[in-house]
Amino acid sequence: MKDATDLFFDAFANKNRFDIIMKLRNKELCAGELQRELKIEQTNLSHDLRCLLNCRFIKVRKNGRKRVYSINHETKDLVDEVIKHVKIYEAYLKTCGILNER
Amino acid sequence: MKDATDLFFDAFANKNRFDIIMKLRNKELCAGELQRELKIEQTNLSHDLRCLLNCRFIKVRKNGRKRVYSINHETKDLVDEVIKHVKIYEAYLKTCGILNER
DNA sequence: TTTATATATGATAATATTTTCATATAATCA
DNA sequence: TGATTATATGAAAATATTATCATATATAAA
Repeated sequence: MKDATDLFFDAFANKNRFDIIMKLRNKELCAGELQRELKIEQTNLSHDLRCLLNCRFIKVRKNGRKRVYSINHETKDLVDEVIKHVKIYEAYLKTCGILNER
Repeated sequence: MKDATDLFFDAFANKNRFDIIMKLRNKELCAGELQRELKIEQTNLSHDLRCLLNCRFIKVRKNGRKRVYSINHETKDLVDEVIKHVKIYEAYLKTCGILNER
């Protein structure tokens, strides 16, 4: 059985979802802008945005027919912490056969 | 292309690997003990331990014919931080269809 | 020095996740 | 209202990850 922490890592272990979080770290963007900047296919983007919304990592507001997404600032703080920390292990992570050779 | 942060989340997004980290959080254990306590199949455990070692999240020392694993204390600190933080989102994570219904 | 215990390795099978595809909805504009 | 733009939904196909299996190695004890 997966607990909340497992699910947390699952949410961020997806490349598209993580890239969305990174894009939203410093500015809010609508779905179309995210699509253009990240080159994620439209329906995938929509699925991933819904996941991030469900988990409350991001939030959304309507603006005309656009939906503008922004990061939850507590999520941003934690991600910043992780990024800072991971830099220490960067070289090791990149040479781990099990994580890379696939 | 995956960067170090992507790989970091991949490493922890695996249930077995995360359970190993949790077990090692407060005590050191040899492979056999981890196997018995977590009921992970032997070869899987070995693969996952190697991954965690490659990434320097854990370390190992020999003791006779056993190998005793322990957590890197910086990894422990970060994981503790994440766990503390994730509690806030627990209810949301557990009800995210995309992360759960599969 | 043979045997038993503890752990590791690599290839394939099983399973889970992600992408694609067809289509739907919602808001605005002509 | 009908067309257009922006985004969402759900199922099946494609792909990636994890588990299993057969086997190897390393250390210690008999």
